[in-house]
Amino acid sequence: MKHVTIKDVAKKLNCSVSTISRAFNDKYDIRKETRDLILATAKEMEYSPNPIAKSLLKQCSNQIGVVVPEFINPFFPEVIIGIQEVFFKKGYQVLIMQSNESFDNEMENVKAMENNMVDGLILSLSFETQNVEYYENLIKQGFPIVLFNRVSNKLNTHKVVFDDYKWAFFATEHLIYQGYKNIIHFTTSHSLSFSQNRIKGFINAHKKHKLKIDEGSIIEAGLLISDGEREMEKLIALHKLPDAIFCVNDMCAIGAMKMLKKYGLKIPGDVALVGFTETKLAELVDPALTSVAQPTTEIGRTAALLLLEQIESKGLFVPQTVTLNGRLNVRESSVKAK
Amino acid sequence: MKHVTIKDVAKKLNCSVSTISRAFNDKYDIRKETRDLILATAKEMEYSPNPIAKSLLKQCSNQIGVVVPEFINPFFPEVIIGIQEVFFKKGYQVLIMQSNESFDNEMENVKAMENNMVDGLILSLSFETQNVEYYENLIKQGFPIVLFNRVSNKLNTHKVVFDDYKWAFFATEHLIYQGYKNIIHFTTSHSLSFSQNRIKGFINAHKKHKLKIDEGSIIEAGLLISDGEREMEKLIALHKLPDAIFCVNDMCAIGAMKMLKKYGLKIPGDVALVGFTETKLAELVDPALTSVAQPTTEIGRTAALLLLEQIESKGLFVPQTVTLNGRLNVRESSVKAK
DNA sequence: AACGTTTCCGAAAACGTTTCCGAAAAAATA
DNA sequence: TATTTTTTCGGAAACGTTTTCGGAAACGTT
Repeated sequence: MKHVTIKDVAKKLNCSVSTISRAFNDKYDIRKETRDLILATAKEMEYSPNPIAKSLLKQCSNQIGVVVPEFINPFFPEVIIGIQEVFFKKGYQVLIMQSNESFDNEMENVKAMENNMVDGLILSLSFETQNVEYYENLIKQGFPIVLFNRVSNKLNTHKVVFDDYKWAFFATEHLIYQGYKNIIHFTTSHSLSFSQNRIKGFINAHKKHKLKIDEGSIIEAGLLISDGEREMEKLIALHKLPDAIFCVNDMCAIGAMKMLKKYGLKIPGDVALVGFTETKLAELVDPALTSVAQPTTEIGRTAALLLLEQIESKGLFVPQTVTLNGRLNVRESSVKAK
Repeated sequence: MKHVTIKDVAKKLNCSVSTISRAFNDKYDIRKETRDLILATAKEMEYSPNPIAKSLLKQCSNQIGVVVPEFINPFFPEVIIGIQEVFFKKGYQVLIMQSNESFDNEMENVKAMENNMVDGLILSLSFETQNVEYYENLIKQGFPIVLFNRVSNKLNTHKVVFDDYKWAFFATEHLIYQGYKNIIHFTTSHSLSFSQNRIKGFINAHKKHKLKIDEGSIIEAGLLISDGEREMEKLIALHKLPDAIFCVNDMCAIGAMKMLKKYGLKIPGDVALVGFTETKLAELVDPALTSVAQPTTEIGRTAALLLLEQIESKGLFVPQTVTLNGRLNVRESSVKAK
């Protein structure tokens, strides 16, 4: 339990603590032999410098904080793997917390991180977060923050995002190319920026191909399986079946799928489906779901690299928004039978 | 960026730092009015005590560390939610790291946590971990550690486990009750304690019902979808189809399911399937998969409470192994048609 | 008025580092 | 040899807290 400290090593070697410190920090003003001797005996004594003391003195911790809204879905864990990969190599530790989609929790987490003197923060905003004043202040004070996925355009800092517009456009166009005419979109709360962008992509793909959309074509469903089920069931009850549905995410699409199956409707024969933000589920459900894959781990790596750059540049940096590419994985659920 | 410290508050109020400290730590030897005044102005100045300095002095950090093998599968994230729930309330912070199923990473992580003066550790051993000497020492020195899920019986400390034997027995018995006679088991590496226990359950259920097992009945597949696919395809090629398969986990079962479908075989008509360690996937695949659910979040909560107890008891505790209950969720994949 | 108690607060040490400053010893230069 | 420069190291301050110790003031008791 008792840790061996720098003083113990100094006493053992009959020298001052500053010399030990010099040996460990590879300073120029120490003789090679002294350094080697110190390092050897320190190793033998199982001494390692106490990072807490170092943090206190240096006013930074070699830790970076990550706050995500949840990690039940595989998306955020995969991003975190990318983040850790980068920081692990650089000798940073990664502190992870989840806000559980609550603004209050998010603030608590961020403040805890701050108190812990993390050197920077990687953040994905919760569902509830509207008020970003606190982050604005942090950024203004020069605190390094990188946002990803759930960002706010009020915040002027590095961001890693996905081109939701473009890929929603492609996904919709894919359905159009397959020959579907009557396509609808299950979206989620309009307050989320990504849902606005996906809607825009959906609409513009229609415009490009001179297909018209009526007001019933965009339905606010939600992100959960139950949301997809509910809205699908409504449509079935109303006998207003579309040819195809572009869903805001895989969960929603899978909900729709379950309901279609329940009523004996064929996919894609009666209704074709496309998801978004692909998860493992996409290729496991039957029929396999066409979906847009995001480069999750890559997102993490990119965010980490941007944060590192920001930390090392000591305030002098130009906020940058990196948009990563995705991929439309076409599977059975959307391919029209000949 | 510049943090306001206890000294700033003291200067502002023309009193000593010790008085400020007393106010914040609710000491008895301070006048109520002084305390209130201090707390008020501190709040106004946005002062909050620096936890790093506190850690250095107190030789503990109010942080606890969690090291898990992975968090791609939803299992560990769900456990972590339970852990965080408990510690958040107690004012602890939870540091999470993942070993990526590597022994070396695991050691690195644990040492980083230790250096960071975490007050305790919740640990699930990696696949590779055989040598637990380091942990033995830590425990011997009185360092609080709770193991869960992937435990080692060489380590004498609190553990939270699942009764793999019992639930493997029940799962197998369920298949027997359904009338399947020729049942096989897809298992994984025998080095993992849980796989041994599940095998034992599988065998004993057969013994109880006086069904015999031949040596080909237990097949070392693995934990991944690809493992299930591979072994299933082998069986199909050899025309050695069983009535039913009890799989070591859902992923493996889903792999088998995919292969069966590919060859046009009916589930459960031709081959029935049962999984284990239920994930969301179980009810989403078609047909829905019968599986044994573990109380993931409950596991986390329990581990957290045990660790808290151990931390607070300052060394005086009796290592305890808590076995949590599960639940067999019967779904289409195993129910024999009449 | 003299004494003992209690209440409240300040000074200083401690936690384990790093770094600045200065000094001694060694080496280089005159 | 005398002086300057370089090399190598020790002392001490600093980071922001908590806590022990002691002391001053206020109060109560004879």
